Amino acid sequence: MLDGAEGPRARYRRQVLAEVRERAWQQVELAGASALSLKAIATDMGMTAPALYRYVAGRDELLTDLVLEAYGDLAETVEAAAGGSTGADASASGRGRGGGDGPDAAGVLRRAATALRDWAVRHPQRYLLLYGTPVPGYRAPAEATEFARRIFAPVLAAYGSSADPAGPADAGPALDRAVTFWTRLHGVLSLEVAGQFTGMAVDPAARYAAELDSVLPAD
Amino acid sequence: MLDGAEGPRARYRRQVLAEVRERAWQQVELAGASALSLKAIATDMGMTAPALYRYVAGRDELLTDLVLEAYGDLAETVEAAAGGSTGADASASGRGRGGGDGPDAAGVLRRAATALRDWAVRHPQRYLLLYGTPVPGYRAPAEATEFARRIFAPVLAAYGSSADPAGPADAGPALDRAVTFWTRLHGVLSLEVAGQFTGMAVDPAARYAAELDSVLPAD
DNA sequence: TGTACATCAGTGAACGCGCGTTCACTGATGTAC
DNA sequence: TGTACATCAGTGAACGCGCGTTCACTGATGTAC
Repeated sequence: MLDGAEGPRARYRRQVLAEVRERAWQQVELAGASALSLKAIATDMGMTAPALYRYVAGRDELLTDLVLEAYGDLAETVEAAAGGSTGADASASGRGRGGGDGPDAAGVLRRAATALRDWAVRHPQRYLLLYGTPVPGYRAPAEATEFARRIFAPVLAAYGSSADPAGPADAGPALDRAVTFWTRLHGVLSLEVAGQFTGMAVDPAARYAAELDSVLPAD
Repeated sequence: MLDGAEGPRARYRRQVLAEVRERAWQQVELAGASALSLKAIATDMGMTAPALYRYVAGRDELLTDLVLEAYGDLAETVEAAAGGSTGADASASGRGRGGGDGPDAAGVLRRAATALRDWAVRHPQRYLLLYGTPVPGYRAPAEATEFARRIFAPVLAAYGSSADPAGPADAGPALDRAVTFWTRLHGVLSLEVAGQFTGMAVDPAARYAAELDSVLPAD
């Protein structure tokens, strides 16, 4: 077989692996990370459990894959929203791509925040997988930190800092403002996603919008 | 045996039940609610698992007890902080007990917030049990809602409303401000407790204090 | 004060469940000559 | 074009784990006469 071409076996492998991941996501979306079960996935697919080991090294490795996939997906979503266009045309207000400090900082932050909430509401358990109660006994891989940084970067940049959030404590007020952006939005979003507003006369979307406004730089 | 007196058997029952709850809390504190195991508790106590059914109706009932106990504990803590004294003497700034709207509203909120964080940091998993990712497959009992309301009440009152948070949507800006109090503090606290600030140059206590300030009424 | 009885904490065996993971093996599929 | 071979997806049995929960039973403890 030649180099670039993909044989039928490889294509089949890809398809089955994709279905494994898809079913894994279904389980996580339905009942959280702790519900992830190789046996259940295999049964769903009409296979026996050992067969999955052709595609996956083990349960923890699969969970790690999901976590990294979720991080990557959210990172792309936020980056696209922050750097890209919100409507039909790019660079809606002067500076489009790059998202540095400047006249469009508020726009960048607004688009990032909107994208974040849309993503979280669409996949609540996926959001909780990244930012909710840690799964007991499971340690996220080191790469996760990189992704988390990547998601955070556009926000930090919009507040006028290119500093590394892991840097010294005097990283400046930009870090503080970026963290506040994060904690305020997460405060509303996590309680909404966890269903804590149920039975209260609270409109989560409105609360989220208000918190976003509170954290945008003055024009 | 006379009415009011407690026989030796009853005293023994009380002690064993207390130890069961204590070990149950140890498990939850160590690895979260999903780690709660009757068999493990029994083993820890040098008993067999079936013996526990003398004291507990089942695993879910025990978890419910823990949830209600946590709610009750937090409610008392917040109420005491809001209505009581912070230091040696009560009524530090004019109006003490009662915590209604007025000159001491900021003090009430400050004390409530401080008590909340102290409680959460001291028992992280207990906090996550109430406000973190819901335990899949477990439904909190109806009484939990009552407790949640009770915890929220002093904050709502401090913002000048005695309205029921479950009331109509036009419950007024007091509810909005009280919810903002809650979401902003929870945003910092939940990320701190979940370890999300690890590796970042962020001081959770300082962030919490800043968010608290942002939400206090102007003097 | 002593004896008969009732109460009830705790045991041990068992049931059925689901899990992750290993291993030797079967049999279909693709590949090379 | 046809045959021999290698690859490899998937099976079935098994291991060991932990869980919640039931049930008949033992034996110590407290109670009533």
